[in-house]
Amino acid sequence: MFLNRRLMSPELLYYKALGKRTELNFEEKRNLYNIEKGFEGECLYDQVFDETGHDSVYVLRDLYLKTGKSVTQFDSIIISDERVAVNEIENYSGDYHFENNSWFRNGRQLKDNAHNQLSRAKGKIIQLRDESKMKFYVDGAVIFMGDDFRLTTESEHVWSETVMRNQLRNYFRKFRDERLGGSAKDIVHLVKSAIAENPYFEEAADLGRIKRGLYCGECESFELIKKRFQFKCSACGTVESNETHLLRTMSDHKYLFYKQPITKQSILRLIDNQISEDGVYRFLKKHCHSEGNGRKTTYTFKYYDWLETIAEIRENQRYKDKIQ
DNA sequence: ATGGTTGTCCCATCCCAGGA
DNA sequence: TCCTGGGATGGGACAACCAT
Repeated sequence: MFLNRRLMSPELLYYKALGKRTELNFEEKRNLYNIEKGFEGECLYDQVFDETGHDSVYVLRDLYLKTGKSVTQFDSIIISDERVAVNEIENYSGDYHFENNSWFRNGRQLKDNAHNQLSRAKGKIIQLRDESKMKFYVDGAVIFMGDDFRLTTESEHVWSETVMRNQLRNYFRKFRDERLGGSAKDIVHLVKSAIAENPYFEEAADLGRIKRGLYCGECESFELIKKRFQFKCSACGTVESNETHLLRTMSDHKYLFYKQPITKQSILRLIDNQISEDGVYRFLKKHCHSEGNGRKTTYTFKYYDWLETIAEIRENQRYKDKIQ
């Protein structure tokens, strides 16, 4: 059973939002590509797990866990009564080789590798277990999702903790005999009690660099024709309500300026005053939690991102979106 | 045609920052 | 410390106009 959703990371949402408002530089494009590819690998992993079935285990995905003073990322944790399996999911392509304790990609030695991350992650779970005096076995595997990925090594140890794309179904099927009882629930509680926020994300966009204003949700054009309650895209004809535009703006703002609070003024700046102050104020009240009073009022977006919300809201919006 | 939501305008009040 | 200006808040009234 999947116990939580897999969401796009703040980094991915940041680069996506940034890319709509400015031309990404080389490094940003590379980051976006890598993060997006990693996310696709994780989604494919979920899909295969769904197809194979996961009724006999609890699965927690995409977590940061705090043990002692360090925070570690986990792609997937599979929990049953007597066992916790940590999965490190990679979507590499190309030729990887392991020899003499070193990893090589296309002949070049790598500074870091997934199997090290896996043993760190396993170590953290073992630490949690020992501190809580619970009893369960911890193992794990690096899952390589790429079709175009080849691994060569003579290390039995590496192979024992490696699952290739074409072995994944078999790997998942081995969990079918696991049991879910009280102790599995206890382990889930233990893991959940260690959940921490993503500590690595510190990016903030440069307001001078990004294009301000509203853009079409379909074709991303900034050429919009203002109607009374909606905007019509002059490029593709899509109509979106002010509310939809503002939801997208709040979501963009959240990730573009992750550590900075939302204010009415900062939203007005980001949308270049294309929607009235009153309107912005109303929708901020509706879709954000507000904190503070007077000039100090700040808002935090109620939802993870706007896509999460818009699916529900679109049905009941007074002024409907019409996607071309 | 109708109902309901939003834009716009107005007004009173609250809050904060900066100056006297 | 107090005063004052300006932004933020929030309520009301009315018009506009989209969706049904």
